[in-house]
Amino acid sequence: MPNALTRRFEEYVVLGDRDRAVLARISSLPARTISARRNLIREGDCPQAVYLIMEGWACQYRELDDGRRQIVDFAIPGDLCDLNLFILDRMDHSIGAITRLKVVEIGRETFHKIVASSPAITSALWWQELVSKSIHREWILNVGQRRALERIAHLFCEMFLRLESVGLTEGFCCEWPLTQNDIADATGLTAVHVNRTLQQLRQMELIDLANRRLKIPDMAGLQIVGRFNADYLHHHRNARHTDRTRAGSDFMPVPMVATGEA
Amino acid sequence: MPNALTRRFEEYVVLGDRDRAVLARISSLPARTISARRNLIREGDCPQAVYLIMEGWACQYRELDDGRRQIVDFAIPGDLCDLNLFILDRMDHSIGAITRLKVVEIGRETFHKIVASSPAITSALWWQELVSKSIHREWILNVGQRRALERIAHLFCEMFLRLESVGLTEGFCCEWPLTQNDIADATGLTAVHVNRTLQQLRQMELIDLANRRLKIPDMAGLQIVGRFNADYLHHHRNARHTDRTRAGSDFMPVPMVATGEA
DNA sequence: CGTTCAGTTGACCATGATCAAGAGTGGTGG
DNA sequence: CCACCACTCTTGATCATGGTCAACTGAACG
Repeated sequence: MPNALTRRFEEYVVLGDRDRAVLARISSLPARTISARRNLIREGDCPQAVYLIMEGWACQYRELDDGRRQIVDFAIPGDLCDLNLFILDRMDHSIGAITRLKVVEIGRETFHKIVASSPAITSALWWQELVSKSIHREWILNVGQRRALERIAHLFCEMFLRLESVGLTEGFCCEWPLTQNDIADATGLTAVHVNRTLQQLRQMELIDLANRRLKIPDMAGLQIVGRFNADYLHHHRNARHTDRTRAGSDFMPVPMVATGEA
Repeated sequence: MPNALTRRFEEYVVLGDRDRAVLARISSLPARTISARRNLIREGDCPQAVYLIMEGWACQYRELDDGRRQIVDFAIPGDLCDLNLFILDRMDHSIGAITRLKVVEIGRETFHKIVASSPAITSALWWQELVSKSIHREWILNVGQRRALERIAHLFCEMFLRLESVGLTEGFCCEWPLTQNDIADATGLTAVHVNRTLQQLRQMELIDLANRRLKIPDMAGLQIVGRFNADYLHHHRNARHTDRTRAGSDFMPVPMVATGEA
């Protein structure tokens, strides 16, 4: 089985043998272990390396001074934690370990060398960057417009598909290391309400969640409830054949004036 | 006065004369006019060009099939609308004109030429990409954790500073083309509640909003109410001298186990 | 001059928050 | 090995923020 990083990148670009060799080399660098619930890096730090997740789940989060905390994304094996070091001076968010983590740290020079040596990998990096941005947008939509049941169902759908794309599912089962508190922080709800909503999802027989394992007995149903549409994940290597082009700009949906003009 | 694009990029990188010439050339390309409340491009379309906003406000938004709509970011002069064309096949969000817009369309070839010819500009593009991602994270935090009054105050602070950085403010005044409906869609509230919250902000003498113009009589107060901290905007050319480095990873704030391990 | 849209107001309602308490579970140290 | 502690999950009661529905005003524009 190819490593997660390679799998992930092949979702986006066509790799040559040399590219694959480079990725394999990176993946076999000595990994650092971080124990569960510790921080990898905190907002305000000056990052010295890009982190590549090899094993475990991490979360990116932001917080307000009064303690309110919002998880803005999760990172799973094959994910590269922000390229901030590459450009920005300071971390604008924190990264914490949900489970025990194995990460490879890629320093600035190594990073530059890789980018210089492989256009395919550079392209995949851009791609990953844009996809994770698209995921951010979906989260804004999730937290801004969906109600509790939808939000949580949506989160299950997203994480399941992301895990699947790096080979971390069996059938409709996967690890689920998030506590109800983590889910609350990711969805902008309280833990109490997450608890009640999970019970509802269980009773609807859309999920089967216990002992840090998730099973989805009815993926189609869960996607409907979560109003989930996977397009934003851009897992396109599996769906590339659907290449219909739509007509150009028409009107905005809600408030509009019909005073057309080119 | 330099054009908005140059101003914006100089916030991020040091430009040479040649870079500035390139940016000036781009900015003087024939602009396309789009009337207010029309779409520039819609989710699902295959983008043919990157849009550079020259004049006016645009919004990026996503929507659910039942009509709920979430604005995920605004674009003002100097902003470059997603580099999706560069990498991704399909738009995962729509872009609509709030006001009448002037945009320059930059085609794939032109784009590649620029990137190949100027490392500084390429770097600025990466930078812009990462900053707008950081803004997305802030919006997730905004919608997920802040309450109505805070959310709206925060939006005013953010947009004011962004406008300031491209020279579109005078003192503490600026154009404010957003309707209460737009604010509602951006903050995940209803227009009715936005209305009442605006009245509250007015009564607190934190804003003075009428006739599509915003005046902020008490910026410090507004920032406190909105729990606003500008770091995430990475407008660092003006604040670069605060280069303290903080100690490495410590514990995660909320749920944590003290079973440290390197 | 009428239509349309932004803004405003009031009455009522519901989703989800808050507060509090208790049960189950796993890891750690005595 | 067991006792304790901390955390996660669960449940109930009550509350509040913000949503919904509806009607009306005023301004802009054709």
